[in-house]
Amino acid sequence: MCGRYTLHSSLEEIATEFAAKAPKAKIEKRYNAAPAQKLPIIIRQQQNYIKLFSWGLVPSWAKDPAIGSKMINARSETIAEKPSFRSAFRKRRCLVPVNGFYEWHKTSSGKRPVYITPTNGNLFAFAGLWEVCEQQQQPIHSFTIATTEPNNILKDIHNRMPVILTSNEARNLWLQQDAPIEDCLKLLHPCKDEEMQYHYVSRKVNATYNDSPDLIQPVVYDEQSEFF
DNA sequence: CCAGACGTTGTT
DNA sequence: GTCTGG
DNA sequence: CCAGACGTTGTT
DNA sequence: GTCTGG
Repeated sequence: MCGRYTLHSSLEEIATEFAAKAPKAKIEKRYNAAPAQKLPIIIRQQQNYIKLFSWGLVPSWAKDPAIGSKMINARSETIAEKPSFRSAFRKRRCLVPVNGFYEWHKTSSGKRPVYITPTNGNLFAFAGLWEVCEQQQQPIHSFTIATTEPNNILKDIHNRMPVILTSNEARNLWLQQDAPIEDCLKLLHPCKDEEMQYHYVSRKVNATYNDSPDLIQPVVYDEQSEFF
């Protein structure tokens, strides 16, 4: 699964990486981006744009926006059929730029947060979907992140991971509105082992009010440390 | 026909 | 909006 | 994902 | 336990 990530690259760096037009609004460096927050994503409408949408997809028919808190991830195995996702999967795919993401490794001495980053130091692009819900006073623009089975790097840590599109070909196809659905489905697989690395980090990341660079610093866990 | 759901992960 | 269940 | 709330009436 | 909020 994927429920937290970082994005500390500047808007300019993101715009360059994805050949996208940046919004006027500024963005802060994020070391603990969480669901329900407005975060930058890449969508294509004539050209690529960076937009600030809420994490947690609110379907167009939703009467209660709280449903978005249950829609932070979309299983790639069923993404084309589920009522909440299928229309977005057909017409509203997006990329979610991240510098790294967190997973929680369940051990006998509690859950330990792990931070996963690209081996090449560039940005990861998660495969996502976006939606707009007009049922409310104000339209709600939101997104979700596709998940898949873990690769060999992560399989001992967690049983799901986000779909990461590493090649420009894959990213372009995913953003292309009229791309054949079968081709899009083929992109929904774990990325290669050699494309990611990880280390353990402090449990400070658990609380969303912590959001600082020290959250991604490596931490060594052993049995001793569990008593403090 | 109308009413009600529409999700994921992980744990049992 | 669209599908399933009753 | 984790943290924190989970309720009503009436009064300030 | 389960839902909401971040």
